Amino acid sequence: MALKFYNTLTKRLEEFYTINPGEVRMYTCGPTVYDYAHIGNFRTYIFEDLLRRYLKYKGFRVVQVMNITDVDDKTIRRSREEGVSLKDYTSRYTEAFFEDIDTLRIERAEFYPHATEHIGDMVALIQKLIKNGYAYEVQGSWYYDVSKFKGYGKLSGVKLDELKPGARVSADEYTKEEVHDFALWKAYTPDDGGVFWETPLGKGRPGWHIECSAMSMRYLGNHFDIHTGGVDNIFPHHENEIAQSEAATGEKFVNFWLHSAYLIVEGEKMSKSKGNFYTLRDILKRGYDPVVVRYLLLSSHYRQQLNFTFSGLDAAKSSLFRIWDFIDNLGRIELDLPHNPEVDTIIETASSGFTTSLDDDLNISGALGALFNLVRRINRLISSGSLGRDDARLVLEKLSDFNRVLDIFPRENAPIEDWILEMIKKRDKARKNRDWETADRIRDELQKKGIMLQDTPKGTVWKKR
RNA sequence: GGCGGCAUAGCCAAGUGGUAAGGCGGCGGUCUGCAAAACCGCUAUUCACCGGUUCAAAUCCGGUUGCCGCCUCCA
Repeated sequence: MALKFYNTLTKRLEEFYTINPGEVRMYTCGPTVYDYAHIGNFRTYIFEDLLRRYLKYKGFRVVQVMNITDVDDKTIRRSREEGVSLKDYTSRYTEAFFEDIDTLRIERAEFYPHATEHIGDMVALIQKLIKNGYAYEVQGSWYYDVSKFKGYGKLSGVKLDELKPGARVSADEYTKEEVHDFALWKAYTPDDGGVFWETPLGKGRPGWHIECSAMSMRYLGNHFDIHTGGVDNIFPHHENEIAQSEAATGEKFVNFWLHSAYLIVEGEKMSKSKGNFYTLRDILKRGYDPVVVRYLLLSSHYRQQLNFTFSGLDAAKSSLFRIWDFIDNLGRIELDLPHNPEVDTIIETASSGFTTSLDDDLNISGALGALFNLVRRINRLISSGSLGRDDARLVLEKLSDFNRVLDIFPRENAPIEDWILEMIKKRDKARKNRDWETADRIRDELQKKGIMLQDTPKGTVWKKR
C-alpha cells in the first residue's frame, strides 16, 4: 500500500512522492527560544518525529531542517528586561530545548539553523523580492505587498477582500499600506536596544516569516518535499512563506504541507491565565516518566485535537507497562521448543497492520492496535507454554523493528539498588520458612516506596511503578 | 462576520458503504502461599439528534444542536 498524507495545500489525502528518488527534504517549524517549550509545542515536535522516523522506516533518506528563532519581539523584550544580551538569553532556552527533545526521545534533525546566523540570506531574499516588485519601503521598514502575489491564500483559503483587521492589532501601530501586508524587515527602534544589523536594507532586524523562507531554501533548495508545523501556522506564517519564496524564485516552494492539530489541557485551551499551562519540566516534576509523556503525545492522530489530562497520562503509563512487562516476560522464556508457525502468522499480521495504518496518513492508533494485538496473541502462547526461547527472540526482534518508529522502550534504566536486593533476600528467606506474614510485610513496605515485587518461577523481580 | 475542524462505551481512540480495532478502567474466573504479571469471559444491537439515498450507513446527502480552532507574528 502506498504512503499517503493529508496535504493542507490540496485539502486532500494524497499519495506521497518525492522530488528526488529515495530522498525526503523536510522543513519543520521550530521553537522561538524565549522560554521553555510547553507540551503543546512538543505535541507538534513528536508528530514531526513520528513523520521523520516513519519515512526512514519506509527506506527514505531524510534531510530535516528545524529553525531556531532567536530574534523576535519577545526574545528582545525579555532579554532587555533581564539585562542580558540577546545571545545569552536565547542560548539558555536553546539549550533547554535540546535537553527537552532528548528527554522525549525526539530524534535530532540534520540541521538546526539559527535565525541570527542567516541574516545575510534573509537580506538577499528580500532584495530579490524588491527586485521582482513585491516589496516596498516605509520609514526604513520593508513590507511585502500581498496584492502582487496571485496565489495568496492558496494554502489557508483566506481571501484578501474578506480579511478584516483583527481586534488584537490597532491599525495605527502599523505604517504598512495594507493591513494584510507583512513586515520583511523592521527598521530599528530604540526598543530594540543593541539588537540590530546594518544591512543594505538599512539598520534593523528581520521580520518573522522571512527566516523560514530563507533558511529552508538555503538548506533544502527552492523546491522541497514537506513542510510542517502546528495548524496555527497555516495563516499567516506559512501562507506568507509561500508568498515570499515563490515570488522570489518563481518556482513552486513545497509539495506537501502537513499540520498538527492543537493540544488542549483538561478540555480547555492551554493558557497561563487558566493555570493549565505546562512545560515538559512541570510534568516531569510530578513524577511522570518522560517516555509516558512521549507515548501520550504520540498515541493519538496528529490531525486530531489532543486533550492532555493527568488521567490520560496515568492511562498511558498503564499501557506502556503492558508493553514493558511483555518484553520482560519474553526475555525470561527459556523453554527449548521447536519453531511454532503460529508465531510467523502473528508477526506478519502485526507487521502489515502496523505499516498499513501508518501508510494511511500516520494512523498511529491503528499501528498501536496492531502492536497490542500481537502482545495479546503472543501472551496467549506464553500462557499455554507453547512459545520457545527462539520464537521469543523473533518476537523481540519485531518489537525492536516497531520501536524504530515508536521509541517507547526500553524504560529508563532504574539503577540496581542494594537495599532493595537486601530486602528481597530477607523476604526470600521468610518465604522459604513459609513465614508469609513477614514476606508480605516486606512486600508492602517496598510497595509504599513505589517498588513492585513479582514472584516468578525464576525468582523474585522488582520494578519501579 | 469569514474560514476550518470535531461529535463513536466510564475515559482515551481507530474505523469513511457491508454489519463496531486497540488501550485504560471496572466486574467475574484461572494461575499464585497471598499477590503481581499473564490468560479466559463479561463491559456500545450501537456510533450527538432529525430526515433522506441505498439491498445495506457510524460511514454518503440535507438539516438541527453542541464543542473547538484560526482570522498579523501562538506549535
